[in-house]
Amino acid sequence: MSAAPERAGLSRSAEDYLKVIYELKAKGVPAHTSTLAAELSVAPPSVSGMIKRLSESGLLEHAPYHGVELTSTGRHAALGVLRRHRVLEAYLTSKLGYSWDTVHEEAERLEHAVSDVLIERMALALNNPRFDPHGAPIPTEAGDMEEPESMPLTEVPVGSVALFSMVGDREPERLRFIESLGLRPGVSFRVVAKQPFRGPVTIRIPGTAGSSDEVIGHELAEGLSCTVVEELDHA
Amino acid sequence: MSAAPERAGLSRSAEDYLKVIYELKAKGVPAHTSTLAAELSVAPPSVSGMIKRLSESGLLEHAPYHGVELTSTGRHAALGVLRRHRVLEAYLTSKLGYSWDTVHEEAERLEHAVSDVLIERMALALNNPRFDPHGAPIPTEAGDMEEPESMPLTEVPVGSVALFSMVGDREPERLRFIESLGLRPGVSFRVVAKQPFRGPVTIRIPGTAGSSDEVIGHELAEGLSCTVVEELDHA
DNA sequence: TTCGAATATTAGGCTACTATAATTTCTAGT
DNA sequence: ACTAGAAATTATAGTAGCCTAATATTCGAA
Repeated sequence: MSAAPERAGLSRSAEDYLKVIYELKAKGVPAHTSTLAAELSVAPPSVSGMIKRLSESGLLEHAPYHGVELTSTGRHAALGVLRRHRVLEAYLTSKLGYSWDTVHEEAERLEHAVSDVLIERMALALNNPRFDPHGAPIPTEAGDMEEPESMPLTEVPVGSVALFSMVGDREPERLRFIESLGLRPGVSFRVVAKQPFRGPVTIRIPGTAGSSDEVIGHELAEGLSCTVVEELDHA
Repeated sequence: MSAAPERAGLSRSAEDYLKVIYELKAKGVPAHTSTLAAELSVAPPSVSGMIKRLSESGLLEHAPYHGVELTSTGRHAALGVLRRHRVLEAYLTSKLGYSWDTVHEEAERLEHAVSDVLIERMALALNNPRFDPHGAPIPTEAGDMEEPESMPLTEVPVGSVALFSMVGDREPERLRFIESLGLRPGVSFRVVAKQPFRGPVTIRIPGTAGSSDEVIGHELAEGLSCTVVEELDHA
């Protein structure tokens, strides 16, 4: 009747902290107490407390009054959580009819309860997928992750052709809107215009019957990771 | 980043208590503090404490110094946990290659983390199964459960033909042994002998090439639920 | 270069759950 | 009916996680 998975003594909370710290680092954002507090929806003193426990367990280094760094143990644990989360998202989407805007929440809870055995079986059933439904790379069982070369849509030069590669998975509303524009990971498009002063970006998505132009606000565009396929418009 | 499923404020512990209380009742065993403590592997005072919290939440009635009864709310919650557990067992066994002796442990953890939406999708993918891999009936979404008429193997009269209907799912070793005898839920057999003084029971399982006789110790036989199909030997 | 705002930490409390030790209540056997 | 032993409870304490309020530190701007 044990409530915790077999993974050595990491609470759900601890796993969430490690995961968020890893994700911030991956985005190049320093993991400050206040950032973590905002990201995890807890008060800053709660973060200080957890940081203390996690450093004492050797999962991260803490320079008081200056953020934290994951140790290699901590990074390994974080990648484990990330793998579980992303394999779950892939499995639930492909085998149980979840849509990409609702799957995050379910995975968020299950990632702490599934065993590694189950995750490997799900991965196998999907033929070891390399990306989750939002285009995020899935760490391997060994704990390696290939971060694909990408940049925010706002930085793709006008005229280039790019692939939509990834989007954050946390906001269902945002995901539904992106989908309504015809964007899903893997879709390619050409940037046809970009307004200055944080203005909207216009992209052209080739479709079966002609192509459609979509205008995307700057803030939304910043959150869309793209991989440039064709450097410039050779027209 | 919420750690709990949407189900109203029941902790994993609380769900475990309710489930065990329900299961004891179903077996006709009164839910005394010490019984619960043993079943849940916690100390008796921990049970007293949880009983207090659960009664205050209206999930059970407590007559101090005399066990507990589930209220209808409590029973409904318990049946929910049981449905989640058993649907999970059925799904993991049929879709992800779990064996019936290892699936319990995984379901035990996931039952507290899965949403009802996911459970319904799993159930649908299996065509709404009515029994789990151990032969236990799965409560419906509405919270009804048909307890099939059954009795322990030790009480099936000699000469009768019966169906092996159910076995507890908690002990992998026991399950593997039972399987090695050729017994799985749904298998039929005839009781050919029963020794007195808590002696072994001998059953004959018809097979493709003749039939095999298996001798089963009394204690093991007590844990095997059977449904009598043919009252007596009409030979 | 110092000072004030922003940020982080400590101090102190709360809840849920666990435990052990001490006490109370029940019940069965005489 | 009494009493010993079993069973349940209360008393007390610890851990993890959360909180708010108070304090400490840092850093940028005047």
